[in-house]
Parts: sequence; structure tokens; C-alpha cells
Amino acid sequence: MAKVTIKDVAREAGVSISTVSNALNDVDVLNPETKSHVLNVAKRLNYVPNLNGKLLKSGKSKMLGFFTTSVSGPYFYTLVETMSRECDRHGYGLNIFVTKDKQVIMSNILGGRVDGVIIYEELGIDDMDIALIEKNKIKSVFLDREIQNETMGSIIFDSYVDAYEATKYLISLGHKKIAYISGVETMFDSEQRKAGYLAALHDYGLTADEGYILQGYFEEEGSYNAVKSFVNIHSGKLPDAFLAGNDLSAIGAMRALKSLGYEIPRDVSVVGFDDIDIAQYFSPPLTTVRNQIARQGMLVVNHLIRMIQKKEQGRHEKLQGELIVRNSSQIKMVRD
Amino acid sequence: MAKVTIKDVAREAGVSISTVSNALNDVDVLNPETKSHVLNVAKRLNYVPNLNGKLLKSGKSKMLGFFTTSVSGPYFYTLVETMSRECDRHGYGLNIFVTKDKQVIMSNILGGRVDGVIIYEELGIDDMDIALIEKNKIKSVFLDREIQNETMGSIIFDSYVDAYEATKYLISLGHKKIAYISGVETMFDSEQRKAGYLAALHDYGLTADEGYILQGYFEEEGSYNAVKSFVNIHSGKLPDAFLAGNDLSAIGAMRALKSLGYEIPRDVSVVGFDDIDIAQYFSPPLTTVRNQIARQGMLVVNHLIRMIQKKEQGRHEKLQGELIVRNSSQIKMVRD
DNA sequence: ATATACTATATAAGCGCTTTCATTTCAATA
DNA sequence: TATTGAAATGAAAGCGCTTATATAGTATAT
Repeated sequence: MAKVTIKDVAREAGVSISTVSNALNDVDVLNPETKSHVLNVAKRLNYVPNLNGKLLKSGKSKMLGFFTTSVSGPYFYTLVETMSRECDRHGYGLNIFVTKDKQVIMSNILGGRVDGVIIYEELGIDDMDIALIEKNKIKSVFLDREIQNETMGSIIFDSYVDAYEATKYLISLGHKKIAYISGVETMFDSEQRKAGYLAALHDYGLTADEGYILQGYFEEEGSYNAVKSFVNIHSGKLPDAFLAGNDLSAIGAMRALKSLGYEIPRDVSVVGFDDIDIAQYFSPPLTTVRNQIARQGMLVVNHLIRMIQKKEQGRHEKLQGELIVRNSSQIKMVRD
Repeated sequence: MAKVTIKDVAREAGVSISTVSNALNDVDVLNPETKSHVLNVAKRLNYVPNLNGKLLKSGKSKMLGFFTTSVSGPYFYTLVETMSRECDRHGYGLNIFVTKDKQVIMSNILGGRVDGVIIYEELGIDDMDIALIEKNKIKSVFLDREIQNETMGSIIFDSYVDAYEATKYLISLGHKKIAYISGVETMFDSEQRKAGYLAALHDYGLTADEGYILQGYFEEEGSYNAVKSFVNIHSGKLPDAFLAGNDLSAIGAMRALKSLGYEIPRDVSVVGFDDIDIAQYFSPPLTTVRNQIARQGMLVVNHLIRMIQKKEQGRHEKLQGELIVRNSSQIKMVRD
């Protein structure tokens, strides 16, 4: 049995294809009887419209595209869940494209398969691509960079301020020697957090020591190794606190410290970023900065849909994080 | 500036649109000079083919669709990563549709937007839908159910055997009273694991006690509560071991046990399923069954692409898990 | 010189759908 | 009775592309 098209339905129902189309799309010009008859026939034949034909003509897919190189990591959990729920709520579908192939990305963004695009792409998409997206009038919102552009939007985290606040918190506990465990330099968030950390140190009159910035690659293992070798190099002399660029790093750091016989937070405070699931169940439960991921997901979809439907222009929002104080940090103990 | 189409390129290059099409699609009939000239013009105009037009005509999208209600949870990490890498390798794109809306799902499966579909859908898609997918000759592979059907494939985990083996392992350590922490009854894996657990008990002459099956909802918190109230009901009398339906449950169980003052594995063994990231870093590191998720992702894509390209028929594969023995389980201590 | 076979390119049909506009029907009004 | 207009439906164009077929131009064989 071949695929049933609108023609088949028309023939079977004894009407023209435009009547079928009108019936299916709820265009209110038909005799109610005709309409329900057509709908019955369509159902009986198990007719499902071909989306390509539909889209080619109408240009409206009721689909949002999310372009990303990965959906791994705790961040995407919440983000994708919220976005898809929010899409559902507005009668849109969410279409995720996971690839690093810029060809594929651009061809799907510009190829007219979706009504609007959400882009999370640390690498790859450059200014020329962005110009091209803009020129094609594709509605778009970015999740990982600020766009200085009226036709596109961005909803990002204020990692700089968050790190500033977290550092300030550690300082307020009396810590003076604070180390930062960073990711790689191409990571926007890692760099923003480092900058915020440095700014806070500076503002509160503490000296920033280059040697206190460790390279943990935002991974458990990487951070574990970094901390171990740090302690080694400094012959056992610990900083007062570690500010880890993300929770995985914090967890790796704590594992290293525990394995070296230190107790947290008695001997050293540790603060992470992200508040991943496991953070609260860890021992000790981790003090960390929680991003408003769900809010980001909600906002990005709402914003994009408004841009599509109401021709609203691109807005740029920065979401503040919230410091969740648990047991991996405490007031500096004065030892004698 | 309006969207540039194949016509614009043709006009600008002074050739017909079929020549443009042939140049772009690398059809080897053109004079190399003509071809490169056309390609240059296309590039200069920033031409990107409209995928709907292309697809409508050709019927080939070089895209695979993955339909799921969620991408949350550690399982999807690996699965999606592997699938997308594997797609890339074969020149296909991966298109994830996250929704619970059956209308959306079916219309995208049957609407001709993708060349083949991968379906993970615990609920929603019923036998009628499956029949419809089959009738439309859509190539499909299922990840969460067995299909008894030659035109469709399935790559699933052998949860039954895995649980059987894990239970056998616990029995071999001398444990006799073994509790199972289950998810809800609609979860295929949870039920399969329960069945395997019960079968092993039976085969080794142990009695299965209805009261030893706890309801943890496959979540940390749920399992924590279930274990707490279990211990409460049994007035402190612990089983020899807990077999948790997944790692989150195992972690919740361990938290409950620790909070009640028990030590693991001295007082009770705990075994989980899935080997999530954190399992190895937990304290104590968790004994668990590792599924071949990456292998599943690889197989499903390869299989689907072979079905599409080589008209291969649907295969049905069951993937065996691997028991990873860590420190949350040990030989039964005989107390006096 | 004519027929034949290639080679390179253009023409045109049509994929499945929406949508504009024309047509038909029929009741209401002048 | 003729005119008008509203309501319901159909005809047809065309979205952007691929592809089968036609055509023209050139080289080779007879």
C-alpha cells in the first residue's frame, strides 16, 4: 500500500483537494457536513499530511529547532525538559539537532525546516554565519553568547556576577587564600567565572596568585589530578578554599582532598557551580551556585515564539544564579 | 533581502536550474568548468537549498529521527552522544523529537521528514500506531520493546538476564534475604529486572517474599523513603542485601541505611543497575550492572542505516550487561 | 556527406500541499 | 422577474527542488 496523499482523500471523499485541505486545517468556510465527512474519510484512510509539502507551501512548521553539539551533562537535562514542555504548551514541537557539522547545522537552520532556532554552540558558528542567519531573517535566540544585535535574542547566565558573589561569600567566611579550578579557556562560562573570581579578590584587597588557578577541565578526574598535584607542589600547604568552576570539579577536588587525609570543610572549604543532582547527596553536601536553568529554558522558548508570532525583536537577558550554602564550606578555623 | 533560491543562482550563473541542481548534488554529467562556476555563484550568493523542496521531491532527507518523551537521566547521555557520532560518521543527521504528544510524534514519523526513526517511548505508541508505521514502510528501530515484526528492528537490554545474574552474584556471596527496590510497574526494565530477580531466587531455592519488594520509583528520594519505612516496619531487621532497580535507587538506599547508622557493605550489601557516572565515586563505590549503552546507540544507528540503504530487514538484538563489582557488596558476615 | 554516438545543457513535469480566485448554487431583495 | 450577494466548492497556480526526457552541439564511424 502506497502512501496516502491529500489526492486520495479527495477522490475517496468525492471532493476537491482544496476542500480536503480546508477541512483538515479548520478553515471556516465549509459546510459542517462536508467537513466532518472529509475528516471521517481522512481518518479511515489513516491519512497523515506530508510535512514537506505542507511546509514548502506554507512556510510554517510549528517547530522550533535546538542546535547543540551535545546533550550530555546535567545542564541539558533541565534545559531540554523545560524547553520541550514549554513548546508543547504553545503548540510547537521541539526539534533537537545534535551535531558538530557546521554544514548540517547551517543547512537545517536556513533550510526552512523550523520556524525559529535556539543555538547552543560553543564553537563553530562564527560571525559570518550569524550574519547569514540574520540576513535570512531566521528568528533566533542564543544560549551561550551575547549577541549585539536587534533581530536576535540571547538568554545567558551571569557567570561573572555569580562567581563574584561566590568568592565574596568565601571571603566573608574569613578565607584569604582562595584557589580557582577552571575549565579550558575556550569555555565562555569558565572564563567568566574566573574573571568574576579575580574581580572579587581584587575588590576585597586580596592578591590573585597565578599559581592558585588550577586546570581541571571541568571534569571529575581532571580536577582530582589538578588538586593532587597542586598539593604536591605546595608541599601539603592548602589554600583556605577552592572555588571550582563546576560541581564535577568540586567533587573531584573533594575526592582528592579526602584521599590526602583532609577533612572538608574543617581543613578547607569547597564551593562549586551548577548544583547538579548529586551535589546535595554528596558527603559533605556541596555548597554551590544554582543556575536558573529551568527559567532559561522557559524564557528562551517564550521569547522565540513571541519573536515569531508577534514580530517582537531580540531581547538580551542575563540570569542571576543563587548560592546554595551546604556543608562543604564554613568559617575559616584558626589553627594554632 | 529575500531568500535566495535555486532560480536566483541559475539566473546569476546564466544556466538552467537543473544545471545548478546537478552541480550542487555532484551529479557527474557536467563540464567541470560549468560546475565550478555554478558552485562559485552559489557560494557568492550564500545559497542554502530549501530542505523542504528538496525532500518533497527526492524523499531522502539523510536525517534520522529519534523520538522520546525525555532526554533526562544518565542513560540518554551516552545514548544520544553515540547515536549522533555514529550518524555523523555515516553522513546522516540526528533529529531528536522530545514530546509526549502522540499527534506530533506520528505526524513527524509519517510526515516524511526523516529517512528512518528510532523510537523510545514507554507509553503512547500502541499497536495500531505500529501497524501504521509499518504500512507506511517507515524504517524503524525500537529501543524499549521487542517487536515481533520483520520490517522493524529492536535493540534492547536483557534486563531479565542481567538481574538474574546480579541476584545470583549476591546469592553466591552467601546472602539469603535479598530485597528488590523497584520502579513503577509500567517501566519495562524495572519489571524485567524484578522477574529476573525472582527467577534467580526461585532457581536457587530461596523464597520470594512479597514484602521484600520495595517501591522506590527509580529515584533517589523515593528509594530513600522506601528503605527508611521498610526498616521501620521490620523494626530494624535488615535484609542481607538490596538489589536496586537502578543506581539512583541504590544511592538513595545507601543514604537511608547510612543515616540509620548502618555500614555498607559490612551490615548490608547494595547492588544497583546502570553504572551512572557517579557510581564509582560514591562512598562506598557502588557495585552495579553496566549496560552497553554506547553499543546500543551504535548498533541502532548502524542497523537503521542498513535497513534504509540496503533494504535489510529488522533485526532483534538483546544486549547483555556487565556486573561491575565495587565496594558496596561483600560476602555475608556471620554475626553472633 | 550521412548516420551514429556521445557530451553537455535545457525543458518541463511533478512531488504534496496551501491559497487565491473563479465558479456555482440558491436565497434574499428590488 | 431580474439582480445581488452570500455561502460552498472547485480549479489552478506555485512553493523550491529533482529528474526523466528532449535538444543541441560535437566527434567518430560509415
